Amino acid sequence: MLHSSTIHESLTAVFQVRHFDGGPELAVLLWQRALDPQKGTWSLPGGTLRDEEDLTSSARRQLAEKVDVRDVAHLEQLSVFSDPKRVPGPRRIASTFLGLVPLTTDPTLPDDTAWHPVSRLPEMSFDHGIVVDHARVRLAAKLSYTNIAFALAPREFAMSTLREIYCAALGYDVDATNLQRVLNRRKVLMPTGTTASPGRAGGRPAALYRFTDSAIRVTDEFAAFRPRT
Amino acid sequence: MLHSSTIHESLTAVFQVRHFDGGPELAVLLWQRALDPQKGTWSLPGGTLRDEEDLTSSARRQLAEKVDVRDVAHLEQLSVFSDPKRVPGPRRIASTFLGLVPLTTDPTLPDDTAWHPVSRLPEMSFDHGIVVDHARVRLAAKLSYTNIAFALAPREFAMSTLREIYCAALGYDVDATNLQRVLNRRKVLMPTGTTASPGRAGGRPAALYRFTDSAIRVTDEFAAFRPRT
DNA sequence: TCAAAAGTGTTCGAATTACACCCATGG
DNA sequence: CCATGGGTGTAATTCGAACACTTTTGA
Repeated sequence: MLHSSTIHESLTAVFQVRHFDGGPELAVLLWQRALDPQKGTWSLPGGTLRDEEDLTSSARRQLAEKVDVRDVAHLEQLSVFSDPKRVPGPRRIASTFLGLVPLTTDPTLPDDTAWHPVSRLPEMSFDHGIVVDHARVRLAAKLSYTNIAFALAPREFAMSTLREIYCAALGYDVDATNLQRVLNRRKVLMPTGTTASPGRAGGRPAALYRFTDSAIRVTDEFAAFRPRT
Repeated sequence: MLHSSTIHESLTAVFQVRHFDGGPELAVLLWQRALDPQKGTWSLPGGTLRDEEDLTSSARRQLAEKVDVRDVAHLEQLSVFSDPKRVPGPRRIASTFLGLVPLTTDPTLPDDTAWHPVSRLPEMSFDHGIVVDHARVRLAAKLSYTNIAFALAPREFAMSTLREIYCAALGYDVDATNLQRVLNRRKVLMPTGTTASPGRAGGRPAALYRFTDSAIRVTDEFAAFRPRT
């Protein structure tokens, strides 16, 4: 059967923990549509798949070309949106992605592009709001049983910084003591031996840590029904 | 940019717990290619996406039309395979799925189609072996923190039967006592009040149970870093 | 010496495993 | 009454939450 033109696009929810009024928050990168359809609404970065590239390469390329974001420490597939009527005009099948950018990088963005805290999203284009929700749920889940936080953290960091990252990404408070204990038992952190100098208010200097891996790894596979040891 | 013809297809790893020599095992539905390329290798059921349907409908339709499997109790997306060279000829982007069929159904299959235990897969076509691996990992993970077993179990069943299903799907032994306790605490099972008659060797009649939900539900969300209550 | 921030230790409760023991039925 | 399978009770262990206490710095 011959098909009418179907476009395959990637859409990426790029997350970064950023400082807003009221402390650090999880933010997502969006650009505002200058033209109809849905002029003025905010969209996820992405674009059309080329003949010679796969979807992951395509998503990376879109981020580098269009919004100049090159420092994506982790990128993974979410689900495919394939409803024939999800956007007006010719059919567009969207493969969606979750992308993570470390705390310290601050790319220069085009004029129409900005970081938005996920707790206060603007009016979103088409089904892009659903994609952001999926990405948040996926990130929160993986923070609990993988080392995925490596992609949100700087290369070296104090435990208090890592705690801020977890709190912002999860949307609720996490105890620094237990965070350290859990990550230590799972061997996802390494002490660097160095310390940070305390702030102007004084206080004990914080030891600096680093993630042992720079790729995602499952650290707590089974909640129940483990294989017998 | 105009694209050369790109076909979008669905591929589904359909799993069922079936009886083989040596007891129940997790099995996957495969068909054998009668023509080149890769004549003789075994493939997952699937096919081309139509203009008016989304991918999930397409996957369901392929299973009903081509292998006459209608009783798919659960179907969910796995990842997309989009390498331009994943198959010879025109580009085919494959959206892959995990499908589950209850223990009791036994569909009549075409001649080229058969159930294979996942522990002893035949030579697989293209990247279809990878899809089966993804599906196994996903199923094992979700057995631990969701009620997904409802889609592998008959409507009513004894705990010993459910235990066999878990053991087969996970690939290792599970304690029946703890299985019952965990599923009870999570309120995924309901007693039916009826009992099964014992086998020829005697023994106490088994109470029959039923899953409370007939759709997937997360029953144990966070392993670590729960929100404060 | 005090406040602030970092790090350590301890207790409590919940979840999971492992295993012993009791119950119901057929022969 | 005994073998066979179904079901219940319980100790041991592990894990995470909560919180008090100690350590190290700047003012």
